[in-house]
Parts: sequence; C-alpha cells; structure tokens
Amino acid sequence: MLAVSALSRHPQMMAGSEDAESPKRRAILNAATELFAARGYGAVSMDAIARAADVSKATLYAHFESKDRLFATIVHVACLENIMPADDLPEDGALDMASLGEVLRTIGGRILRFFLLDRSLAIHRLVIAESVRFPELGRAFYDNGPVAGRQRLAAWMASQPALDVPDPEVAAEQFLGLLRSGLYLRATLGLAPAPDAAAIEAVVAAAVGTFLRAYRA
Amino acid sequence: MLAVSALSRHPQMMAGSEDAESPKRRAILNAATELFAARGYGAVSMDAIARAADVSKATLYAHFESKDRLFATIVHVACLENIMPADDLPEDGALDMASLGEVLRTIGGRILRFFLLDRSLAIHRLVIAESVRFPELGRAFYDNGPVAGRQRLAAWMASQPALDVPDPEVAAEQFLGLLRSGLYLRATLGLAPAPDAAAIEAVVAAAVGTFLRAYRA
DNA sequence: GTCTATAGAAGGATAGAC
DNA sequence: GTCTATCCTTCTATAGAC
Repeated sequence: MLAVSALSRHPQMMAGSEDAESPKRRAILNAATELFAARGYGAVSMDAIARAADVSKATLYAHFESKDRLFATIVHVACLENIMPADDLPEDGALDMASLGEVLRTIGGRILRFFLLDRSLAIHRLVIAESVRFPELGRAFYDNGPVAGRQRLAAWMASQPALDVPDPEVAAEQFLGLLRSGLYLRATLGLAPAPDAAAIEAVVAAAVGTFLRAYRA
Repeated sequence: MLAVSALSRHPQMMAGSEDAESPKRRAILNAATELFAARGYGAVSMDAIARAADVSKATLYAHFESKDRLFATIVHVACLENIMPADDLPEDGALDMASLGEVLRTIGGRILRFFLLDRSLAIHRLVIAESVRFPELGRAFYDNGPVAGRQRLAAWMASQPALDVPDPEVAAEQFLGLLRSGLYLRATLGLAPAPDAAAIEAVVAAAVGTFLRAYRA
C-alpha cells in the first residue's frame, strides 16, 4: 500500500542491515507497511509481520531492533515520500482571471485526489493516532507534508497579480482548508459512500469559487 | 478529561450493571476515559484501568463484558456529549454586514476553541485511530458532531439576507474548513507551540474575512 | 458486587545452531 | 543472515470465596 523505495535514498533510516537491496528486508518492510497501514500500530504483532513477510521473527529482529523502530522507520519514510503535488504550477507567468480559475481547479483537483488516496489517508491516520507516543513522526509529517506544500502554493499565489493576497501563507492554508471541507473528514473516518470523481470535482469547484471571490484582485 | 455524565441519559449504553449511579462503575468510566484519551486503545490495559479506578479486574469485568465494549461505550458517549457550540446564534433576525461579521467572529471563535479543547482533540484522535476496527464510532462521531453542527450553521446562514449563500450546507462546511486551516492540524498532531488566544483570534479573523468577501450579498 | 488468585493465550524479544 | 525453539512478560478474561 505504502511505497518504501525512498529507503535507498535515506540510508540513515536503515538499522541492522545496511544493504538496502536485501530481499528479506524489503519483504519485511512491504509486509509491515501494509499491515500497519491497514490495522494500526497496536493491532499488528511482530508474529503477524514475520508471517506475512515469510521470514522468521529472528530475521525480523536482525533487521529492526524493535517494533517501535520498525514502525517509526516505515512511517517516517512514508512521510518523506508522500509529497503533495504542487510542482505543476505554471512558472510565474501572470495569468488572467479565467486562466487562474482553470489552474486552481486543476491543481486543486490534484491536491484533493492526493489527500483522498488510500495511502495518504493511511499515513494521516497512523500519524494522528501515534503522534503522542512518537512525536517525531508528527513533526516529520507536518514539516514535510503540509508545511512544504503550503509554502510552494503560497509562493505561487504571491506571484500572481490577478490575486490580491496580503498574506500568501494564510491564503494557501485557507485554500487547502476549503479543499478539505466536506469529503475529507468522511474519507478519513472510512465512512461510505467512498468519494467519487463527481463529488471531488464539486468540492474543488466550490473551493475555487469561494477562494476567487475572496481573493481576486 | 472526558465527561461521562450522559450515561444516565443513554441507558442503552450500559452493560452489566444497570445502576448508573454505582460509584465503582463511575470510577471505572472516569479512569478508563482518561487513560484511553491520553494513550489510545492499544496502549491501555485492563490492569491499568483497574488500578487507576482502584477496583479489581473482576469488578471491572462485572460491569463491562470486554475491553472492546468498554472502549466503544466510552467513545460513543463522548461523541454524543461533545457538541459543537452553535446554539448562541441569534434567532433569525436579519443582520447588517457589520453585525454579521461580529456574530461570525464570535461564533467562529467559540467553534475553533471548541475544536482545540484537549477533550475534542482526544476524541478526534481516538475515533480516527480506531474507526477501522470500530466503524460505528466513526458514524456516531460524524453524525452527531460535524453533521449536526454544520446543519445548524447552514440553517442560520440561509436565514441571513446579508449573505448570498446558494448552497448553505456547502457554505457552512467551508466556514468550518476555513476555521480548521492553520492551527488545527498542528494541535491534532500535538506539535508545539500550543495555540494561544492571539493565534486563535488571528485564524478566526482571517476565516471570517475570507468568508464574508466570498459570500456577502 | 467485590475481592484474590490464576488460568490460558499472545505479545516482544532472544539463544544457539547452521 | 537465517532458522527453530523458547523465554519471560503482559494481556484478556474467569473461577471461587465472601
């Protein structure tokens, strides 16, 4: 469910074995990632992880010194990998109002669909649930996800003369808040019905409409 | 931390003893509520609850048939008790724009401060963390909290001629989304610094400003 | 209802052979 | 590194006396 390929780019996250390409290690990470994402920290046992990865518990402990470390490693890497899409914002060229609405709807749709991915929701749930016992995960999630995404969005908004944003950081935060209204909480709680494309588009359109009425120059 | 007084108003939530005034039962509920809120479901043992409530485990099991049931009872009651403030909205009298801004800042401040209470944050974390294994909790939380609050807010907005809200439910949802932008995620993750009164007022003022620019008639 | 004491299972973690 | 087998703790839940 959650990818782990960033491990090779973050060697400091590797304990026990330093060989990122160890197949057993990869199997453990894949199995543990899926189990933690699906059931949470407390409901997953090291036995279950070893079974799912088809290795012995001793092998598991040869690669990860404890359940805590295994969990922290997985969630930390997932936070570093799970980056909100904002790199498709057009380079500082000034846009007229119609194009601006178009761009905001496009980027807003991408962002909201990203928020609603099973992977994103699972990370969000894990971090919220365990941030009390693993404060560094809350920090990693927050700095790498919401803060980084907001900053890129804010910089772009500030560069658009068709927008009147006295405080770009606040405006970016509000745009994200508008996107999260409605569907997002329901999806986080796993409530039916699952959001479909039409519902997502409706939320995005409403968010962009409100945002532009408030912030057009 | 979380109150349990609604138990007496919800007798169907009581298993084992039907005497809501049993002091031991009350002690168990208080202790378990505090522990679950502080550490989450998995990190709290029935031993710890019995110790904190100063009763034996046998007594605990005489009142609650299992840990699952105890947890579900506590969180369910907490969801029913934790109601967003919206009853201080002025009765349908039409307001001018200045008064409207005043009322929105007042109610917005109350709502955001409510969201940021330790109690509200704890319930939110518990429900998100355990909604996979206890789907009925996600439903109870959602219907009694966000849905009910949004409906009351939407009805009030629809009654205000100084507002132009084509879809009151969407507008109410967006107002809540604007309030949640900024501080709320940080608080949910338990990140420092804890929100102070000035920060809360700033978020509320920004939310009301954006909302009114978008929705004033 | 309440206690002490304990059963029985599952948990995290390790020893020792290969 | 990897396995089998096991240790020790902790957990949920209950039996039986009062």
